[in-house]
Formats: sequence, C-alpha cells, structure tokens
Amino acid sequence: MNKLSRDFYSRPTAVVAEALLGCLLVHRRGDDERVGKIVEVEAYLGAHDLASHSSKGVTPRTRVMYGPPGHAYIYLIYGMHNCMNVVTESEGNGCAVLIRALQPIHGVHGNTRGPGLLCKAMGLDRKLDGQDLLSDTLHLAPREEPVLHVTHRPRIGVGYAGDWAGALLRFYIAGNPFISRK
DNA sequence: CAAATGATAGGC
DNA sequence: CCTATCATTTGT
Repeated sequence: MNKLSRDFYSRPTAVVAEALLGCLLVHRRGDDERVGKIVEVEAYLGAHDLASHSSKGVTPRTRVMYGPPGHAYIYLIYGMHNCMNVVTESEGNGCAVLIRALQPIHGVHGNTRGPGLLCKAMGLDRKLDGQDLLSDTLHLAPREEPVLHVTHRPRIGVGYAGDWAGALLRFYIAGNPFISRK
C-alpha cells in the first residue's frame, strides 16, 4: 500500500508541510479511486498561532486538530466549501497542514486549484473529519519524484492574524501549473 | 468588488 | 438566544 506512516506526521508542522509536497492524496469509496499530487500546502501551528483554528483552544470543531497525528481535519468554510488538513506533531498540540492545491493524477474531475475546489473534486467532506490517514479510505503516499524547488510565501486569507499574518508558512512546488494563486 | 451560505465562537 | 466572522469561490 505504501502509505505515509504515523511517524511521518509526528514531526514539526512546517517540516511535514514541505515534505508533503509531491506526495499523493488517495481517496477510495468503493470502486471509485481518486488520486492527486499535493502541490501547495499551508502549515498551521498550535494555540499560539493566531491564524490557526487551534488558537481558540479545544472546541467541538478543533477536537480533531488537537487529536493524534495522521488524521484528517476537514471543516466547512463560508457555509459552502470544505477544506482538508492533515494533523501533525503530537496529540494535544493542535497543529495541522492545510492542503491548498493538487495536480490531478487519477480519477479526479474538475478544478483542484484551491482548498475548497480540491475537496469537491476529490469527493471530500466533513463526513471524513477525523478519518485515520492510515486507512484504505483516505491516505497519503510518498512522492514518486523528488521536489526540486519549493517557494515560501505568507498564508492566504489570514490577514486577521496580527503578527502571524506574514509568517512564511505557505509552501508550493515552484513553477507547478496547478498552484491556486501566485 | 460583493454575494452566496451556514457553522462556529463569543457576547449577552 | 443573537450575530459577527470566516484558512473560499464565483460572478459583476
């Protein structure tokens, strides 16, 4: 199966974020298998990161984020779009990596340039919130080719986060045509 | 630039 | 209970 291991996720969030670039996201429902290559991510740190949902502490919504690593944190944003994250570090830390864009590999139809769009194209929604990423239903697989150059930028849409708004925690594969924005 | 659209968190 | 806000997308 070649899934990324629990240990892969149990590392500092920014390290995991960069390591996820080029890896494959696999969602299986019955006969339907959809695979996309991760080309853009953002790291969300723990309670001290004002851009992170975990800065509100443990709530019904952030429960999964504060749970053990290697699980999916999927939430509804703006009443209409789902966003998928991967929980990192260790239980109680509230860290995760937002997947922002994919390059379609197999069985994926539609636009995957943006966190809401890729969830729609991959068939991901909140029913998968808390899903174990070592499962067959939803998991990640190692990159098949090395990622040569990574670009670092401030995260998108977090202008409310004060000093954290400018942190260079958005990473993408330089030159990849499936990035959500320049 | 503004609307769509509903869950969430915080205030009262 | 009430309401401002929101890790977005789409159309004008």
